[in-house]
Amino acid sequence: MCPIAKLVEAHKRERRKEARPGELLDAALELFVEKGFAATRAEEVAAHAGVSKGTLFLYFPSKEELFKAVVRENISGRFREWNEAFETFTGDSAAMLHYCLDTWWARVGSTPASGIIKLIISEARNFPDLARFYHEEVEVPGRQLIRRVLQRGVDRGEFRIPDIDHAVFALIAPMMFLIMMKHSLGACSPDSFSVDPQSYIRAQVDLLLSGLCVRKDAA
Amino acid sequence: MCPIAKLVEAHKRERRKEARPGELLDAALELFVEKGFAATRAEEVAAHAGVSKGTLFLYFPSKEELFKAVVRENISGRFREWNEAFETFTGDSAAMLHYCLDTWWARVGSTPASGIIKLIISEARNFPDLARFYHEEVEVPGRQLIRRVLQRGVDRGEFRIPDIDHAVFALIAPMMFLIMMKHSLGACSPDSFSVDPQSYIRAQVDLLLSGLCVRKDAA
Amino acid sequence: MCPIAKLVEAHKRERRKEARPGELLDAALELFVEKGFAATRAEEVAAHAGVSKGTLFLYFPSKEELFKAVVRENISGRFREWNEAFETFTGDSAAMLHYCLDTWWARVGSTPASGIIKLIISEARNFPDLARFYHEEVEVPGRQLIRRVLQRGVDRGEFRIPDIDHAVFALIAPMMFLIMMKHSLGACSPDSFSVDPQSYIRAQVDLLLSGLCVRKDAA
Amino acid sequence: MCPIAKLVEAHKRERRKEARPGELLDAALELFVEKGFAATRAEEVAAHAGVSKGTLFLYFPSKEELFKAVVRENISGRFREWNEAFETFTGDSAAMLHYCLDTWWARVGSTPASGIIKLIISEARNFPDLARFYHEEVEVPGRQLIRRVLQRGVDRGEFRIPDIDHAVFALIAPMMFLIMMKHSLGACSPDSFSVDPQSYIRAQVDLLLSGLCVRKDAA
DNA sequence: GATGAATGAGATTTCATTCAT
DNA sequence: GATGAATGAAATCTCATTCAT
Repeated sequence: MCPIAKLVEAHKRERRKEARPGELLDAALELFVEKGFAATRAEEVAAHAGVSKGTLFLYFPSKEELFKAVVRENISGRFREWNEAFETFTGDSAAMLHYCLDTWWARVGSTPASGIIKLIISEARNFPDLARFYHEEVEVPGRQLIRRVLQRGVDRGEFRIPDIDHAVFALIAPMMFLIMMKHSLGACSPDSFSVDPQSYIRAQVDLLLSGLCVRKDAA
Repeated sequence: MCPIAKLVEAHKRERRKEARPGELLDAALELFVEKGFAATRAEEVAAHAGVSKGTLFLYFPSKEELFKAVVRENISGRFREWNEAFETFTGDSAAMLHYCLDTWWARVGSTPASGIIKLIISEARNFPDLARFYHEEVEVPGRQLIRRVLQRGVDRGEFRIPDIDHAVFALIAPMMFLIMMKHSLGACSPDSFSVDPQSYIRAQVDLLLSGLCVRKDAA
Repeated sequence: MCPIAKLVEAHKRERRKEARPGELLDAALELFVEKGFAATRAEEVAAHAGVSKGTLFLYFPSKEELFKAVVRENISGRFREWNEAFETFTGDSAAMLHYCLDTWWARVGSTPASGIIKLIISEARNFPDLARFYHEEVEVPGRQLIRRVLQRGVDRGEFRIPDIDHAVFALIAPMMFLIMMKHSLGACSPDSFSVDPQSYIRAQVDLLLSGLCVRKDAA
Repeated sequence: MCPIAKLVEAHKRERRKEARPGELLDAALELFVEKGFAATRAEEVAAHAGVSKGTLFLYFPSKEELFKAVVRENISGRFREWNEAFETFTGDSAAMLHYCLDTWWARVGSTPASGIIKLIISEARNFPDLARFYHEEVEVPGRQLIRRVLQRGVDRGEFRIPDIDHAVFALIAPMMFLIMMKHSLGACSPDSFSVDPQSYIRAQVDLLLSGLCVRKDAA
């Protein structure tokens, strides 16, 4: 083999080596979300990543550590970036809510990382430290961001909200429901949730903004 | 032991004997919800029910059958009764929504049976036939009931709803979220969800009824 | 089956249950001595005891705990009894030495428990806490007992010993050598050590008592 | 790099290269003695020798072959040389015994090669052919040498020995005991054997020469 | 020659399930 | 019917060995 070919080959191998943990984490996320931690066999994860059992344990010392790495890997601290977006947004607060949830869908909800939510829900009681980690890294900053948007609406005279905490939940709950449908029930009985996610998100926000009750001012 | 005492003992025993399967189902529900199906050991279930491992397999041919029985047992077809309530309800539709969800909380949400929802979410992909069963026995009639209430509101000129399907989800999602908090994340980090469930339900319905946006008619 | 037969059977089973740990410990001692801890498979131990793999782990939580139990079981604190024998012995000290080592052979050296010494020698560095345990429970009291016999001989004007510590080793070393031959080299090449143990012990003690050098007083 | 430096490097490298198998054997001896054959990982041996796992298998086709090489390497046929020393020794036989054992300590006992004895003891039953090899190459000629010294003493009227075979063991046993202490129990609990080896050897020989019993001729 | 990523046979350990009592 | 000792299939994890680089 000529020297250049050797270099290329070496490079390939190195690239594969560096890619391995990521490939394993992707495979593990998919299978853990699908079957749960306990019901997923380590060998299956390896096979999905195209390697042998032994290779998995070359990169992760145990199945449990693999699980923790999956969670850590897929919980990104993107909230700094989103908080910055909050500062610079200039439209009205209704548009801002739509923008927030659309962005969430584009960056999280529609990606495999969304599975992490179903995973955490399913395994929280078995991995309480991961649940706390998720709470601190995702729930707290996520709710804080929504709360700031709602508060902005109130401050600008656009929203009237008796209790902001409950309103935060009113926005989060439909997103969680969407994720559950995507990764759990909806994946089994397709007629259980046959809605386009983006229309769903838009509709949920609109409903919450306008309310169900007829408005005399709308007449 | 005197003959009467013996009779009493025998009677107790018989009552216990007949109660066995129920006790096993209760114990299984609790543990499956807490740890998931795969991570729950059959012996633990038996111990929780106060019987031996062998006894469990006397009543249920396998752990999987036990699981299915747990699901079937806790998915009650209460919808006939609730549909009858619908026919006789006389108040306005907002009150009716509140009534529906309050009743759901009293009869399902606040009972151990609520765990079945978290359980189904977690295990749906491993037990697709159970997911379908749940879909048919719970989701479909449940959504249908909510839809009838909403339609009644529209028909009576109380509600204005662009798309009733989405509105149904807007009512269900907060209830699902409540259950998830109760049985998963909230059970780990208590500050994750420290709201009184009944206030939460009331607030969610009110929010959805009135919407977030200020109403000129409120003046 | 008639009730009495039932009782007998039940009794048998119970006896077997109580006998299990002992049978497993015996099998484990034999195999650990023969092949070492690491090279002995847990399943082999179980098979030697006439049970299945699973049964072993019913009685010992891990292979390592089995090993520790083997050592503890076979290190008997018989030294109290032997110290009492020391108090009541009336013969001369040469006879007393013979008596001590003969007794040791009858009670330990010739029994399977002697294997524990080879086992400890082989595994000490992998199980330092067991080595310490052996040191405290066997070496220290064993040497102390020998030392008392030698000191008695000196006090009674029978022995002349420049350094008692070294003399203690001079008695212990041939016994250790005997054990090593029995359980290791001698078990492989039979012509490596084809001596009758009891003659060997007697000869070693006599040699040490009389010394090799010619004695003018013997003339 | 200048051409001379290159040459030096190349030379060093070559020396290293040729030294590899020896370094591996040294590392292997140390680790096998410390932890036993089965509990020593091939990678550890390689790491101790400063090479990679792959390199070990470049020089030795398997871990087992490495083990055999370790044993063969450390069982030197020094007995021809020692037998020659026997022919030329002119002092009395007591001095000759001291000389023999001192020499053994200097050439074997105090060197890493002494570990081979503990290793053979521990692994004999797993590698019977090695045990036989050790028996033929070390035990037989070693005992033969000791026997010749003792016989010389008897022939010269210096020693009176009822059974020379037993007397041979009486000299070997304390040396084996010393080695066991050095490599096993003494390495764990240091207070188990806190004697200077050379004093120990001298004392053991002296004890055996003079015996424990008081001698009237000493007056 | 040297490396170390990858492999997979084999070991330990768990646990659903059986069945003699 | 009830028990729990026993089983062995299946899972996790280790590590000697290979081989592409």
